[in-house]
Amino acid sequence: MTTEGFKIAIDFDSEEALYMQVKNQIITQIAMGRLKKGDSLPSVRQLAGDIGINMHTVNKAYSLLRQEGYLKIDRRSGARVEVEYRQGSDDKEISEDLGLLVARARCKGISAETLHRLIDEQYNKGEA
Amino acid sequence: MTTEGFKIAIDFDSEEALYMQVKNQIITQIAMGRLKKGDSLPSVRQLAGDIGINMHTVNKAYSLLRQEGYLKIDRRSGARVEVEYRQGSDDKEISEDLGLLVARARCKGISAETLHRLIDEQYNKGEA
DNA sequence: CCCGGTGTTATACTATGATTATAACACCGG
DNA sequence: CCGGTGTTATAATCATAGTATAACACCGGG
Repeated sequence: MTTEGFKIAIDFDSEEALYMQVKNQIITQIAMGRLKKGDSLPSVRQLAGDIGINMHTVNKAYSLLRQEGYLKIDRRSGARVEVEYRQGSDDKEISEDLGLLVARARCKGISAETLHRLIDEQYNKGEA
Repeated sequence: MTTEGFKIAIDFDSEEALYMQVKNQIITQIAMGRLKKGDSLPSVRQLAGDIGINMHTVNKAYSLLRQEGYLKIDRRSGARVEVEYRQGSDDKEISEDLGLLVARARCKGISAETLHRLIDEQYNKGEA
């Protein structure tokens, strides 16, 4: 069990889907270096029990994370962090999402420099 | 009619909701300067007819855009671009979305400099 | 060799959101 | 008054999200 301090905080009042909250928080923890390559995640049943949601909801998050290259899932040993840098897998979608985000920022009068600063702050968080 | 070259391209195969596609494309056009403050948008019925979707779907997009400060809607004259720079309205949500986007980028090995470049390119597009 | 814990799959049910359809309403310029 | 605004109401359909229950294939360990 390399997952000691593993925590997922679910907001049941959020509009965001539960499986999306799980998925996004795992991605965030990988980016922060709090989850590293090879670390094993709790089983779908255990994590579901911990946070009080259904097994299938967690399984949906895990499956999507595997499909997008964040996890490697073995039928017996469970799920482990993989993070393979396969080019063009998510890059196009990231660019599209960034395009819309920049548009929203421009409409709200947020400068490019402000976005640069916000990004750099994120990159300095939890340097692995 | 200040809306001559107004175009909305809908992808019916996309997973993104139709009203979201309409909403996001209008935001993008405002950011690009192709829609400026005071420009009037087509009526909900006309735009719906043009792109072949229901009136209520367009109305949902317009209502959300008004609610978020992008449009000013008058019952008789229709919808006009507003873009009021009210602080903190969407800023918090933009920061949150940017946080997740940066996390995804880090996991995929995209550097902060690359994101800076992508942002600057967006800001240089359609300089109003 | 079976037990228990993996992920996986199937089915079904409920709830919510998205889309369409039809209709009616209040407002007001021409 | 007519026609064009946005707005509201109601309902029907469809897809997705979440839960519940169950069963399956796999395999390490007692």
